[in-house]
Amino acid sequence: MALHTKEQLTAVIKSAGLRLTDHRLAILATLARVKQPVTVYELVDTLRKKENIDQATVYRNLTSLHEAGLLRRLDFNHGHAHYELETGEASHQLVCNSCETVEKIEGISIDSAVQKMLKRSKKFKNATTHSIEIYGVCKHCA
Amino acid sequence: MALHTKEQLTAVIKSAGLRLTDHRLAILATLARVKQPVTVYELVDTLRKKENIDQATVYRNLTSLHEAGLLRRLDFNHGHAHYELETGEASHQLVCNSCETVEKIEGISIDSAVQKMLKRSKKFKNATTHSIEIYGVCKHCA
DNA sequence: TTTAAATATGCAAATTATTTGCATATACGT
DNA sequence: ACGTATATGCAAATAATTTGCATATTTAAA
Ligand SMILES: [Mn+2]
Ligand SMILES: [Mn+2]
Ligand SMILES: [Zn+2]
Ligand SMILES: [Zn+2]
Repeated sequence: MALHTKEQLTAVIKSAGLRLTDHRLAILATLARVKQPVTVYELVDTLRKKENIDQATVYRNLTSLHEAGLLRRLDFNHGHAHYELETGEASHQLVCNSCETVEKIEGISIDSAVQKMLKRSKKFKNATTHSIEIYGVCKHCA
Repeated sequence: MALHTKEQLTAVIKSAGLRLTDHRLAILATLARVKQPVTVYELVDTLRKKENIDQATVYRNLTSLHEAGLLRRLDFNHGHAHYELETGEASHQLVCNSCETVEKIEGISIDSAVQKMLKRSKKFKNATTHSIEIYGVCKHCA
């Protein structure tokens, strides 16, 4: 699931039932390379250096990849979306209230507590993903 | 901290260092009455039935109340903001991927796990709030 | 391989959510 | 009551995202 090689990316796209296009490959490859959730603006900017691609295409592909379950979408209350690869694991991050930087926190599981929440509310059987955001002021802005 | 009476709302606004206006009172009162995080559109719609208020005024007041720490802002990846009273406690909700309904989950604390996350990342000293969203498909949409 | 239908793309224009400029009105300390 | 800072309405501007449409590409079938 490392999603490094072009073959892996290709396989993931196809097994998701999506058509294989250069743009889709490039979008996935970029997200696989980057460590933080990326904004659409950043993604378009990055992709445009390598290929001719329109923002509408990026938006449409992000939506289809997300609907196929390959991407996770996050907001952070920034007024714009951020995307990252969907790993199936929980996504945790620290969000600075001042500069809006986002820092991913790895290696901590809150799954048991989340499972408790899910059981408490019996109505949500098919819960898929969850995300936890902690809002505060980062070291740099403090 | 129930924020029911007009006196309580007034006190909260003034002690936040904000001027007392009818609009601010009405906005806070509405948010105190509603159980779920509310969209700006819903809020404007509700307020317009009682008083003459412009959306710009609502946006400006939501921002000032939020900056004063009285409101919490949530996104849920809906492309628009939602607001609720800031209780100081964590805010947990189930978000349906299909119909976008939001269900608040009360009475469960994940604070210990969140504190662990905060310690793990020493850089975030002044963390204020956190929110956990669980995305899935609600009973009605399943 | 062609071929045809389904899907993807670029480009421009449209929508939605949110913000801002500016003239006037209101809040509140003095 | 007065003066200044802040709030408001209204219209216009921005920012994020979506959509229409003509053309290009993908893919499965022939
Ligand atoms: Mn951002
Ligand atoms: Mn919503
Ligand atoms: Zn910061
Ligand atoms: Zn639903």
